[in-house]
Amino acid sequence: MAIDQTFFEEMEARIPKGKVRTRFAPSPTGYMHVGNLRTALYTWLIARHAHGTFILRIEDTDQGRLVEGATDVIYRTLAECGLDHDEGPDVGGPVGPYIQSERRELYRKYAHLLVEKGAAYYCFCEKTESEEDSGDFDRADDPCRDLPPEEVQANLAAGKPYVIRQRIPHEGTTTFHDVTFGDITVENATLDDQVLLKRDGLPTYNFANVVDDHLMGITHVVRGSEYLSSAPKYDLLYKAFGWDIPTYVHCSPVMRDQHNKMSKRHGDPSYEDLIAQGYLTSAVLNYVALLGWAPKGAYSEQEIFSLDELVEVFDIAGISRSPAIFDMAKLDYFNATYLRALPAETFAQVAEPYIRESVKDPRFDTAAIASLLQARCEKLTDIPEKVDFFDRLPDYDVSSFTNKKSKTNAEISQSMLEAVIPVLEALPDWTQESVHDALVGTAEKLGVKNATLMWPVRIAVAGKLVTPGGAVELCHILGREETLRRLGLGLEKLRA
RNA sequence: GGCCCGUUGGUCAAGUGGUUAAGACACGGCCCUUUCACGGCUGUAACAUGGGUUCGAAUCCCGUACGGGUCACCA
Repeated sequence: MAIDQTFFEEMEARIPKGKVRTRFAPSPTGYMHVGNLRTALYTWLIARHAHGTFILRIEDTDQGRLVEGATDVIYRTLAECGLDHDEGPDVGGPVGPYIQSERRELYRKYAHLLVEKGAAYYCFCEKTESEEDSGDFDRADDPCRDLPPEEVQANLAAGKPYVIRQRIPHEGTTTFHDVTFGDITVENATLDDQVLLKRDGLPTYNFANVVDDHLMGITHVVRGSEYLSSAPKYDLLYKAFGWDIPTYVHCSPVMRDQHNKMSKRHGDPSYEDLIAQGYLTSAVLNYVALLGWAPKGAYSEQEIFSLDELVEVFDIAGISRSPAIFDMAKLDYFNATYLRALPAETFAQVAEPYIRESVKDPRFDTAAIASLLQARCEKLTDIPEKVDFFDRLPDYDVSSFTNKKSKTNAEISQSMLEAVIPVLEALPDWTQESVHDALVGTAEKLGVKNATLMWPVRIAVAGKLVTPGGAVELCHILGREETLRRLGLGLEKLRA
């Protein structure tokens, strides 16, 4: 095959130089797991911190794993998280196309260039002949590695299907550098002649990445540590082409526990799942940022970071070498913190649908209910259960009226309710303040501590031992009519 | 099994030869209080292990154990 030198020169000419360029390169599986999101975040942060360029590339070279609508999940997630890309399939850019299946011809040319250079070779083996789950760890040389040129030509002329393999030297060592792991040296003999171009003409990940990262001018390659052991092979590829090697940034995995990576198979939540479970995007991002990365020096005691602050502070030196376990309890904490930090009106807005899930009665004001909830929930999905008593008074037991700390029992509660009902009936207006003053005033008049009066009122009005907000707030939201109805029911229960 | 990587409290982690070994979550206690929360204060709890090097080691070197990754025409 004749080498089209002009083509390669033109490709080189397109490559932007001088600025930091990073890329997030997911394969469209339809599932954005937490580790993926973290990689996207770190990659984006590196670019933004350096005022560089962030690129989205879709790696769909596996024909067998194409999932309908999967790229939409990627676009949506990145957009929701505020991880905007400067170049990508949807927005274009100088080094497109940004979808690997559309770059097919290009990989083919580069693969053949490599054969020409002697760094790769045609392999005509049937799949099973040279490898494929033999259970044997020591693999012999591929029989096609040293095929005589005439035989190669004959096979090609006969139209025999082939793959192209990388020719790895048998001798010597390869040393590559990684930002988080430092210098790593391996013996070339431990490296296999990996396939670069598959039988279907599409490249493997290992090849497409090297070609694309170079042709797209990527300066920092961020990826999971599972690629660490392939990195020397990438270096050999870069060297064979005569290309500069980008900065590698390998990240250890996010684990579900000591032994397992987070995975769909284990039912671990994807980004979308977490949102559906009532977590805020900002909280998820903040938590995920800290899973495997920590700020150094002056910021080492800070945990709450906005995305903008992360851009400012993010430093690849803070990326951890050891795997991190995803801790839901800590995510809950971040979420609670973010919920509390929301302006009251904003919280009311996001909480409203969750409140209305169980509070259908239009008499009850969701904004008022929301104000009780804001400091009391860790995730939005906690809400419906907490406010279910507004619509329907639960069937509670008289024993609920007894509380040691508030100094109440059935008998005392009865007299409390008897005293407070007429006061509330006579109240000229029904504001939180007036209700408060009425209740506190009654307690004072009776010579009991506030809790002794508040406890039975709250129990009668809510029918639950634990409620968001106290007696005053609940009475106010329920309104005079409903409050008195419930107090009456409570009294009946106590008299019975 | 070979090769590579990792190991500071239950979890996330700061620390880069000399510290009383930070901080956060979780957990316990106390205060506040109208239940529960929130908030405030406070407590328990860690350098995997054995050898070196050094006046001195969580920090450097070697071994061991344990854990992870990889050895696909998947990424």
